Amino acid sequence: MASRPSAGSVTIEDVAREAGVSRAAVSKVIRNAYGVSPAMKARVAEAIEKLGYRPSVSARGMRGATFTVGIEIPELSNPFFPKLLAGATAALSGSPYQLIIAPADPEHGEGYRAIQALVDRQVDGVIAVSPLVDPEWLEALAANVPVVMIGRHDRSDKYDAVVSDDEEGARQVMRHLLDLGHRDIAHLTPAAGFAGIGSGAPQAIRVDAYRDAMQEAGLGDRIRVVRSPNGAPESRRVALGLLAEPDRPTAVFASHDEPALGVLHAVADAGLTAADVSVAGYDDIEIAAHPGISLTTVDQHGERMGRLAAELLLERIAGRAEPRHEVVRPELVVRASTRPPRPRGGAARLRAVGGT
Amino acid sequence: MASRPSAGSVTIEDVAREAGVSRAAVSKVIRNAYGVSPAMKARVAEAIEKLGYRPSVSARGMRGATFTVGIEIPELSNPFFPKLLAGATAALSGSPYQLIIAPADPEHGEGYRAIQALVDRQVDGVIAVSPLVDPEWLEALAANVPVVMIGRHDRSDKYDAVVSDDEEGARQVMRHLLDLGHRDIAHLTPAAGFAGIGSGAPQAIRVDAYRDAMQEAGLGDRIRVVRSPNGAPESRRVALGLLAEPDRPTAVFASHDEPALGVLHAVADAGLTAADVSVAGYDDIEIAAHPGISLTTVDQHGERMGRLAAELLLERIAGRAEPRHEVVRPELVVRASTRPPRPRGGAARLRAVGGT
DNA sequence: ATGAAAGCGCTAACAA
DNA sequence: TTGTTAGCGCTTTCAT
Repeated sequence: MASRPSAGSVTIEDVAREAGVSRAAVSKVIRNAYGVSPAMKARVAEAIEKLGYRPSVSARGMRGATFTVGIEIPELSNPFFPKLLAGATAALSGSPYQLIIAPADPEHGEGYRAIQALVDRQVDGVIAVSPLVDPEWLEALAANVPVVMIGRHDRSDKYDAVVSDDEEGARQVMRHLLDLGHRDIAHLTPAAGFAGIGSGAPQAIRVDAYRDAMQEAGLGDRIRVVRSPNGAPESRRVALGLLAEPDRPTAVFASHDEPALGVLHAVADAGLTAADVSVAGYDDIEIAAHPGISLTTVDQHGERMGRLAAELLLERIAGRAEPRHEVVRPELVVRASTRPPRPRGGAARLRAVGGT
Repeated sequence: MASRPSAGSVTIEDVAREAGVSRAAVSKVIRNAYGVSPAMKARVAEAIEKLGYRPSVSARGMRGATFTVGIEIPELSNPFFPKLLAGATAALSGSPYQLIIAPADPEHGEGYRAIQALVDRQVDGVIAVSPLVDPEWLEALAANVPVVMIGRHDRSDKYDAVVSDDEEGARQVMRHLLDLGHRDIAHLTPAAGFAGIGSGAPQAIRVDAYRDAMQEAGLGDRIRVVRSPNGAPESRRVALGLLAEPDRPTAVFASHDEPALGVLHAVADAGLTAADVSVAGYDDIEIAAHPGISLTTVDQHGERMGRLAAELLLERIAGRAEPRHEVVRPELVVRASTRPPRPRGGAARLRAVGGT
């Protein structure tokens, strides 16, 4: 690949001298700006190649663009977010823009720091996945740099948004469970203090859809919203408690796949199977399709969302002024983790029947 | 959190004016450099707060440090890498350094571009996970910026390394399988052209350890190294072919957990179970412990490796000159995916007995 | 302990 | 089409 790494040693000045032209000329060539003769272009290109010149992004940032777009991500350990990144990376692949990722430090909630860090580094645009940062803060931010938010249901005419129809997705899950015949359906969602919880956040929308669906099915008195810290182990523990209750639910709808895995684990811990308790998740992470897991879930099309976000950002950087708000339609994926509830009868819990 | 986002509008000049001091004074305060009276420090701090000043990283980068460390990662979709990131993030959490991640664009193999992008952005140090980039290129790089490589077995006195003892890890797996009584053990490893393959890379070391272990066990004639493109689906396909062979192996040792999941999938596809074919992986990603998967694997202590890498980098940035090469000891984790082979006998394959 | 001034590498007017 | 020049916001000697 590149003959050898450059670390700022050779400057535009050196290239200019080597090629016998002015610095401005070199500058124009590297940005392929208007008004350079093919001849000069060639000579400069040759000098650049020969010297292994790389423009300093810092210096560029002081005047113009850095050709960098930043994306802030809450947690990489949840496989849904890498999907977003894959999409964004793909969309940027042809462009002159380099993607850098700033992980939101879990110690310092909700991404403010990470987003600010990106802006401090003069990125030309920001993609962020922070459902709870203050809208006013975001608008102030977006006044200075193009911003695309992923997963926010609020509308702004300052920043763009790419969002999944979470109401629709959650309703698809509920319809599926109700159609199977379930009546005791619990919903597992993040505890307060976790990203995703808070009005307007995807998880909150899903909770509402769950409640509404239960209500509309005449099951208002069976609504059961269980809160758990994020992470599969935590959800497993909480689910274990839920399953130990005398009137345990016949189905659990988890707000996303990670906790759903925890619930599946708890089901196994309790010596139960999918025939006893159905489990549904949300996101369709890769492992959900594995026969050992086989989790019914909702495909959010994370990769498409990431790609779309990057595309919108490039448009903004290119000058678009009108805000855009793109809604991606989610899709239910039915697998073996959801089954009809056991037929009526008392001691059904005593015998667990295995099988995929 | 931060009252409102700043986007370069207020400069060090503004702060100096507000506080009635020189720019140099402000500069000293924000770096808490030597020679500032508490009085001035307080006044400046107040002005910074009032104006919401944020130093421009670009401008800083032109003279001194950017307080940014960059990490290059080959693929975020493999859950092992987020472990590394979690460790690095934790180690940096208290420091003034911000972590930015540059994903290696799969289109442009082996991370050269991503690493260069980081250097172009004047990061104060680089952590990279590219087993195959040319050592000379790296040494040239390391001459200009502190570098810590993860997973490289070669030694350099220019850059540091954090590496797992892959030979030992692979040997632990082989010892386990041999102890169980397996003799027909195949090894699944990345096809040429994939990161990880190439001399000195972790995967290559594991292949060698596999061969040696077979040889030493007197099973040299049963050595079977199968190559597959990366990714669970690809490995599943390849494994399906392997399992269809008349003399299919009784155990498959996959070079890491992702392909191991693919093999498990193939085992299920073929209507077989862990009693028919044992499967072992490498990395101990979180899902491996799930009862639906229950994969025997090797814990590389990825989080510790990430933390260590960040610590070494900070030391380098602080001035250490002597190279360091840290080896982390891996640990076998035995789960239900590995069992003793079926007792001798012909039509053993006809009946599949289920289990945990 | 504090400030003045030079300059890092680049881009963007403006002149030629 | 090409070159000249003036900064961008900061850090860093070097005086004071």
